[in-house]
Amino acid sequence: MLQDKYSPAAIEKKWQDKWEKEKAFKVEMDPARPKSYVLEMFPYPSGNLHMGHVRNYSIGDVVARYRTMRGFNVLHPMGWDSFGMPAENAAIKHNIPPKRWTLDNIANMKRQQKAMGLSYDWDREVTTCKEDYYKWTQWFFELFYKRGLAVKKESAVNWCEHCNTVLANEQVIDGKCWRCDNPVHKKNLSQWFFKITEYADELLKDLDLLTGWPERVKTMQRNWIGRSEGLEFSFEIPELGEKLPVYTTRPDTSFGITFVVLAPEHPLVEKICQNNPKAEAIRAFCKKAMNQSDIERTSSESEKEGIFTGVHAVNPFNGNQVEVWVANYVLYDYGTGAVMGVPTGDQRDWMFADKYGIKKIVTLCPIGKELKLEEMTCAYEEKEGMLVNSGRFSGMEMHAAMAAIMDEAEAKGFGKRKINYRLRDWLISRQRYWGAPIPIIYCPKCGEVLVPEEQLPVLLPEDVSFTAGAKSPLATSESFVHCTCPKCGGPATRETDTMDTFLCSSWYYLRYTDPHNDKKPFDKDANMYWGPVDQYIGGIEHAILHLLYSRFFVKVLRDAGLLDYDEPFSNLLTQGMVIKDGAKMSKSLGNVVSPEEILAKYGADTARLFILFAAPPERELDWSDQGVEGCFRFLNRVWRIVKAFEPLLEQKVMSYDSSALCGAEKELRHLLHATIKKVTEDIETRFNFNTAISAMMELVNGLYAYRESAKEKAHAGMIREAIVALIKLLSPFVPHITEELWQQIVDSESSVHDQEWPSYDEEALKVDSVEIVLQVNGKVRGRLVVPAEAGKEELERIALADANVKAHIGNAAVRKIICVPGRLVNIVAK
RNA sequence: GCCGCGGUGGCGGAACUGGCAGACGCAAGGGACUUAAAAUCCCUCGGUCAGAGAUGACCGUACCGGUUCGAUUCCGGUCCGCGGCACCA
Repeated sequence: MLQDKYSPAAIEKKWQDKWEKEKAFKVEMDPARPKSYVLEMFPYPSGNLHMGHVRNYSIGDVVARYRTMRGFNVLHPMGWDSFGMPAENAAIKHNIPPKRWTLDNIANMKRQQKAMGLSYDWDREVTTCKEDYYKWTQWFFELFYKRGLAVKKESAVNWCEHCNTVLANEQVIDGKCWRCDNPVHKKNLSQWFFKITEYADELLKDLDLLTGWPERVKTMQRNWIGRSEGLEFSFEIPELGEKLPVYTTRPDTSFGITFVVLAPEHPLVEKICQNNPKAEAIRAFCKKAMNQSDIERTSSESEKEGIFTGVHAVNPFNGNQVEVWVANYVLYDYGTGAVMGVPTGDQRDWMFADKYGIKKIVTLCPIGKELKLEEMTCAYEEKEGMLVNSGRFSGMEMHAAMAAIMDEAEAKGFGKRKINYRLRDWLISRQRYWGAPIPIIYCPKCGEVLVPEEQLPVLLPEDVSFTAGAKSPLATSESFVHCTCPKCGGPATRETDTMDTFLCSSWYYLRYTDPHNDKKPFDKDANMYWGPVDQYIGGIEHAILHLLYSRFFVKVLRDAGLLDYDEPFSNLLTQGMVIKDGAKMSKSLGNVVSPEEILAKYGADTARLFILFAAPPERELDWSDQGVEGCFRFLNRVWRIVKAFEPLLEQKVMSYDSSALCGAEKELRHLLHATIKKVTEDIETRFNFNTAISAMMELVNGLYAYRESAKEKAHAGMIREAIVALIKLLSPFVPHITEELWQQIVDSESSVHDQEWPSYDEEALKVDSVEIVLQVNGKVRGRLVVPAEAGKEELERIALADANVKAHIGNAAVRKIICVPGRLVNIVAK
């Protein structure tokens, strides 16, 4: 007997324990069956789930459970992105070892996830801070190193004073640290980089393969990679006997060059300063510019400042002498770190020339119009025009001229076509403790040496100080730092930096396919069966960071022969944020709703249902306490209608003659099959869970209406079909209540989650009569129920006979009748 | 500045291929049940106007215009909001 009242507290824990005990969601590779890999971005174990997690996992769980019911062998794993700063900060603040803090948090969050009733295969759990995982992270570092893709190099890097570490470019948002929001400074340091730029072109090109990714994310990656085509060519500086290369995307303006500018960091600046009367001033200028923060130096509002070096360079195209300047707006790490200045062709150069009284030459005019310098108030930046004052290129259309000028530079050997990218190499070393140590040893004799593979993992030491200041904590462990050189056996020291946590998360989805392998990071066959991820789900905040790094990783691993596909995530769903009262949930605004509380008050099914119902997954979700109540009410309604039909269901009428149904039954059957169709399509093709749920609500409303009309004469077979299908349709969304109803009412021997997804009967979708709309000149003038098979002539006749239609036609002549059977008749009268 | 996304009732949202704008839910109002309340069940619910009422007319999907028998949907332009990139030469 079904309880009178729906009580989530009485059923949810029971099923969760049973699923866990029976390992209900454990999967094995089975090449005979089609697979589907459904993945939600694994969380950082901060301590507690927030609503964003709840949304993420609810979406993933519906997809995973649905695909399982469709017969796929579904891989649906979970794990922990568990290295990172917060653990270390907790260690400093509360004197708790990072490991303990992290593992405690994982235990708590795992408990919360289990309370959500998620269908994870927990046997595949991965934890990036555990030795059996980071051993392979280090192994990948070595793979990259051996392939020349991991290098240590000196450069101006982003330094966060607050976090006491360097950051990758992707981790600097508006000149500030992504984690602590403090301003980032440039610092010259020798650091480890992954050469992601070697894959820039492929990372850009292959975005076109990702048809299952949102356009928005692809655009962001395209912008970030920032490809541009142009010419790199050199000026001679006779006074120094040096060449000065510059990069330009506008070689067509080369005859308008009146100056060249070096970045303050450019090595040529020091050469220029030797025996130069202005050396003092130039050095002072460079020092000042380099001390400016990124924000000051790159803001488009800030004043462009420069200093003339007194030295001249020769424009190779026309032999003109041009001034050599140093200015703060030139970036050293893009192109050649020096640019040509064309005041009439570039607004920045125009303003710079105005400010310092540098000469301007017009070399490009709009077609059919002559530009006069004295009439110009700004640079001519249009992408069309004709060349003037440009020697033998004068009179040429600009695009043709561009090609001709590049040809000449290449022919004469002073220039070369070049493609540049905005993307910079990925800085992966961190001066922090809680990360995977970089497996490198420095030997005074042999130099930089990789830790031999059989010695991995390089374990994190525990005798460290977290409060040593600028020194990386690993450097405070004597036992860690001192070692012997694997090559010569002499005394050596270890690298004391750890790896960026984004490196750990760049391959975790590969590890899930073979999580316990202690010989390899993963078995190729296992990975080729499960991979790539069929559906990835996560927040848009990873649009560039994690999603770009993972793509890079897979391409390198493919080139190394570890796998055979090009992209890690075939389909990507970026969920919207959970907000409340128009703002992101945050402690400072006091609008945080804790999942723990909601789960305790309403149960997991209600929480999941609300979060899936309130908005389509890609959009922002506005939290509403009343909305949650509404979903709870709906589940109660489901329970009560099943309870109401319990005596009928107990008759176990398993089949019936659908052709013998009368009006109300026929209608209900039609509603049922239309609902199956709609829910299936909404999940399958659009991820519109909100409308899928609406449809199921309508079905439940229909069941109530039917019960009202049929009273005790309700059709047992029909009702059984409807209730069984309803439970199945609801099961991916609300797994506990449906499991309870299934076992109590349908079959106590099986689980609803092992059932086949219901199919619909095309025959049941057909209707006898339809309501059509009568229009006159496109305006609705009436509605009429007509037989479904009514033909055009009949519809026209019916429409013309309608009183209100007649009134609106009046004396006008009927010009045309548009007839869409099953929908409308539109009478055009003038 | 460049690129992308969006703008629909009091609110969250629906309308799938150009064909009934506002499904479903929330809030609100009314009724039934009840000593009462909660819960539940039923009804109303974009605006204006006319009508006792059934009903009908007009307006309405940010704004202006176009294509079309017909536009929330397609095209052109404008405004606003959100997000990304931004001194990248």
